[in-house]
Amino acid sequence: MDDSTRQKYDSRARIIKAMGHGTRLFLVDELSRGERCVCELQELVGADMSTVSKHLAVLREAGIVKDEKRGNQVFYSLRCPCVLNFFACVESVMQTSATQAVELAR
Amino acid sequence: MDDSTRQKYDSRARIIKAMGHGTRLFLVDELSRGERCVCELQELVGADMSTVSKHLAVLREAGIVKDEKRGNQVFYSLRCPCVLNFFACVESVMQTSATQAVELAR
DNA sequence: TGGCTAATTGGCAATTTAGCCAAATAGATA
DNA sequence: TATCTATTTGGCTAAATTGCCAATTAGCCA
Repeated sequence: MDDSTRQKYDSRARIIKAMGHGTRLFLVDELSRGERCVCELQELVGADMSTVSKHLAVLREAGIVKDEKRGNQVFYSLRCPCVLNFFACVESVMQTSATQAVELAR
Repeated sequence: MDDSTRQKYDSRARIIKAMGHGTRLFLVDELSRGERCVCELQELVGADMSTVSKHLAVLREAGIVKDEKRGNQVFYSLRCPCVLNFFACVESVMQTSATQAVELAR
């Protein structure tokens, strides 16, 4: 694999990787229902504010969410709702695995 | 976030995370064109055979690919072709980022 | 059996990531 | 201005990931 090909796949993987964490996946799911400020998300996640902020930064740097400061709050929202398609596919992968497990058990 | 919710998102994230690596994304893309044996993939990737084998194991454990031994070769193929939908979404995220960058520059 | 090829596994060092606390920044408001 | 709230950043440690080499496993064939 040459350098430019590697770079192409690495940059795409970076975006997917940003979703590859339980907390960040939860954040994306929550944001699919509308914009939320960091303090709301922190409440829902139940981790340190700084931890949530850093997860949001990862999603922002990947281009998945955008932030907007209003007053002294920062509101996050999905910039590319197509990421929600990931959920359906993931369910289907899990379904396939579960089905296969049952078949193997027979 | 309670334990079972966390578990739900973690298990889903694990599948996405498996795709979140340049080499593994390349492998998935290549397998979308049909089954390949490890040695073919190793040739294409250009890394150590053991490295490629481990990446394939990550994809297999996530339920994204399946393996089939024939003779002394192991053939891998996509178990859930829906993962290819990821590519279109990733392109769209990159497109949005690029467009925004151009707008900001103006 | 012995040797060959294909693939996986074990083990290691280097790098990256995650999550917490403390400190800094920024807007609102008294 | 002083203070309060919301958020980000810096710094640290623990844990996970990556990729290579070496060793092992497994099938094929002479």
